[in-house]
Amino acid sequence: MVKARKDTRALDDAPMRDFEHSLPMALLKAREAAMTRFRPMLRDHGLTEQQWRVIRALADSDEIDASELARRSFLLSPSLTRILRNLEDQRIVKRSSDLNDQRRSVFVLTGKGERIFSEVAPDSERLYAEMEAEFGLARLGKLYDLLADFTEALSAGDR
Amino acid sequence: MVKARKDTRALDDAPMRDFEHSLPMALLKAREAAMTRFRPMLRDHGLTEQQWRVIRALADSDEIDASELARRSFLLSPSLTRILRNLEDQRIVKRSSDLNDQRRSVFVLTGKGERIFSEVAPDSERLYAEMEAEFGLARLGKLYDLLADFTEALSAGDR
DNA sequence: TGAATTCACTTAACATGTTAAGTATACTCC
DNA sequence: GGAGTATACTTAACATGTTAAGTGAATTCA
Repeated sequence: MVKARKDTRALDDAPMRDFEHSLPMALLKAREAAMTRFRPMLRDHGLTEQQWRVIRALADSDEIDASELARRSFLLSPSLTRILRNLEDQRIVKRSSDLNDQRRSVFVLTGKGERIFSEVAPDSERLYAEMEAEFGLARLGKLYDLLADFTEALSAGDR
Repeated sequence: MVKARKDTRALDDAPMRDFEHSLPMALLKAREAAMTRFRPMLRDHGLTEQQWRVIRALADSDEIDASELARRSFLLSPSLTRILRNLEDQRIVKRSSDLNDQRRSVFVLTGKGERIFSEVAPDSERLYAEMEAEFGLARLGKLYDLLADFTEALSAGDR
């Protein structure tokens, strides 16, 4: 009853796209390997990965609207809406509305938000530095360049 | 009222970790660039990305248990539980229990599941081929190798 | 052999991802 | 200056991600 399935490829034939070895999967696994280190640290500070992305973006700019925040933190607006509501409830960010355009909301870190940022940033830097040390700065640079090229190449048509 | 924030870095100083340019972010963006092409195709077939990962894993093996399925599709078990319940409801997979170990459930694709696989696989291959063509097989190979090395390097301690 | 532990899931709770639709404000152009 | 359109979110609905706790079946080992 064991049907011979579609494994028509030779074993070392097309390793790139062989079953569970697709590029999206490889990207996912690499990201997960990195985040496995970051998530526990962030959780110790009571933050999710995405909340931290938002806080980091806010820390780098005074007064930023939701659209720009979404772009910089690479979050979709529906997710960002929920995250900002949550961060507002926790008094980590403050919302006000743009007086020149009532459609826009602009956000800043509160004192509490800035305090959190300054507590988490060093831990984050430390983990990045460890990653660099373990993988090697040179290879990391190559990886970083290739990823940027790849993203650029695939996004070319979308504009 | 514009406070000068912590933008103490020179503009071209440390491009690797400058704000929104962290490696996890770069990995996320690269993956998103790829998935932006795959998701609409999968949606046309009524599947999510994760459902397709499960179906693909099942298509490559007869009788696989949930743990192995989770490993191959790179899903956490709580997610997999829900996805399998959904695919069962749609009669795309069939569950039976392992008679040698009552804790285990084993899964196979139904006829409908195999039909779906054979419909989606060519579209999937086509999109992969397009990606290869646009980015270049050589660079893609390098990227793939670097990702595997990176994942391996960062996972080394977890065993 | 039976109490303690491990294993293979499953449930629960909350956060985010993804798509589509809704709402209010701003803009455009006749 | 008002209909039509575009913009900036927000809501809704469903699927998945993430962690912790729960459940029942195997395993271990005193």
